[in-house]
Amino acid sequence: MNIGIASEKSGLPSKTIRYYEDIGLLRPARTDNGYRDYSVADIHRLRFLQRSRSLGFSVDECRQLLSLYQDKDRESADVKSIAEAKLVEIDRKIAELVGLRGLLHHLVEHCQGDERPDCPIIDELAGEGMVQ
Amino acid sequence: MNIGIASEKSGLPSKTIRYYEDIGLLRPARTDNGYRDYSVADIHRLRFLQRSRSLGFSVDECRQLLSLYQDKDRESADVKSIAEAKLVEIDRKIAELVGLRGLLHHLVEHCQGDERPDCPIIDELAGEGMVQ
DNA sequence: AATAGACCTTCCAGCTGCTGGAAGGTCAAC
DNA sequence: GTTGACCTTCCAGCAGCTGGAAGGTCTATT
Repeated sequence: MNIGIASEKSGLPSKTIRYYEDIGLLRPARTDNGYRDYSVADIHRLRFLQRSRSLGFSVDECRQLLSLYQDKDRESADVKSIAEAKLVEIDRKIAELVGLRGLLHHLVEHCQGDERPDCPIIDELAGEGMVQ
Repeated sequence: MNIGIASEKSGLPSKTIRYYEDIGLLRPARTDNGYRDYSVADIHRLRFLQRSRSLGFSVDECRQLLSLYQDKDRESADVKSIAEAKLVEIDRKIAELVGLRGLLHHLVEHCQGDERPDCPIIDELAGEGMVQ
């Protein structure tokens, strides 16, 4: 299978697929003319990568997950701990964004949003007592 | 004021301050020996940048906000619309992360996390019917 | 057989927002 | 005069791609 087909089947752009090869995530065969030749197993790996990336795993975490995926003797505890760490991280990010949202929302609420130059958003960004 | 003091007063690392100058966010004076020389107004600009960056504005948005900050004839509507766009973006990010969290949480819940190789997380990442 | 256009290859550069480090100049204190 | 803390510039690298140039290959049509 050429890279174009692999791209269609995996949902990853060709550029990304080549990049994943560059960084050693997979090693497709080559045909005589030098074209990459993807097997069905390769496509599975690519789809696996696509899914785990879209679930927010870093490329390095994907590398670990992929090797666990290919390891028939893996322990599910290994996979679970990676996923749990990711969960904690996602929770942290959500909390941070919610805090940010509250602040920004407060500012927006207090700004008239008209043609006058007074703006509590700018005042807040500038810090107390600062009018420049 | 030397860059070290400016760093202390603004809460930004010296490296970052120099970077902000590189990309044209501010232009401090120079003393005879070539050292950067920050005025009180420069410090205000730096603090302004520090706050708006930590509120999640991109550097380019900060550039706009900073020029509004320095423009005494600005209309608060201009500032408000930038902040509102950011709010929408933050909401979108939160929703995405919450969705992700739900998926991942579901997977973690269903994984035994023991020494056996069966792992619903891997199965899900691999896609339906895929055992390698 | 020639040619068009759709594919493939490699390589290099750039995006965001810094951060680290090397190599060297300057300044204040002892 | 020497130490050590500061400052300067420049170059490289992080993640995770993405775009583009320059060129090879394949397939279909003329």
